[in-house]
Amino acid sequence: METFEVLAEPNRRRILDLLLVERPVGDVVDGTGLSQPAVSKHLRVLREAGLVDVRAVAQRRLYRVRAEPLRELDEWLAPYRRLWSRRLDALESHLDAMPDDD
Amino acid sequence: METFEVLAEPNRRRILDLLLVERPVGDVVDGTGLSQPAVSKHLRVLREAGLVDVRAVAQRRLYRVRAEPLRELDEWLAPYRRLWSRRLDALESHLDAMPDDD
DNA sequence: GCTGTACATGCCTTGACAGGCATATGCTGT
DNA sequence: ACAGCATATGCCTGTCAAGGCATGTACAGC
Repeated sequence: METFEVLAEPNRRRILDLLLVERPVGDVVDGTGLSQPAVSKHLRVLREAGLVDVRAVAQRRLYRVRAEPLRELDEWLAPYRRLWSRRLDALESHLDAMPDDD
Repeated sequence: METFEVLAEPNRRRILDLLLVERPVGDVVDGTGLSQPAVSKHLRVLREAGLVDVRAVAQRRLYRVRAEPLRELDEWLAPYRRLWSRRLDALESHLDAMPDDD
């Protein structure tokens, strides 16, 4: 399943959002209100698409977002960006969108 | 149908790409190899999602990409961008991705 | 070794979408 | 008014994905 297809599912986007910080499956279940099996299935899809990473700690599995495919999405957007911005405008808006820390 | 869902279809992405320059339906048919009805249906979906604009010229309909939803997609990406870039790296890669003309 | 907890997988049903084909609509020139 | 081109729509079918429920697997502590 390719990136766009995977991201088409709203619950998966919600999960991705939660996984900006590393979390065990249970937290995702609580955070989404989905059943545990449903979450596990979404996580499988996300993992197979390279959108998340897993790490086993005891009987828990800790998931976390992976940058790679999203970066590709960002690159896919490139040709279209000029539709709403000229060179310098783009620069500014991206700076605005950046967090201030670190 | 929401933006992500619309973009999940490869042929629709192909069509979007073609419509970076304004074109009549026939050109899209040629450019994709899809049947004319199939193209018309995709264009309908794209239009209803605000991803393209139509303009009637005689018996032709000229389609063209609209920025808005793609811009939202770009904003959706914001929280994830910090995964692969720090402030200045982001600046560079975006400059690289920019076309040189204009 | 057993029980409980955390997660994954299998099976099934339902719903939605993509495309094919036929047909409708709208405009053009004669 | 008519013929023809450009595009849209309707109907039908095959395919596939999402979630529910039941069950499997793995690790932990006693």
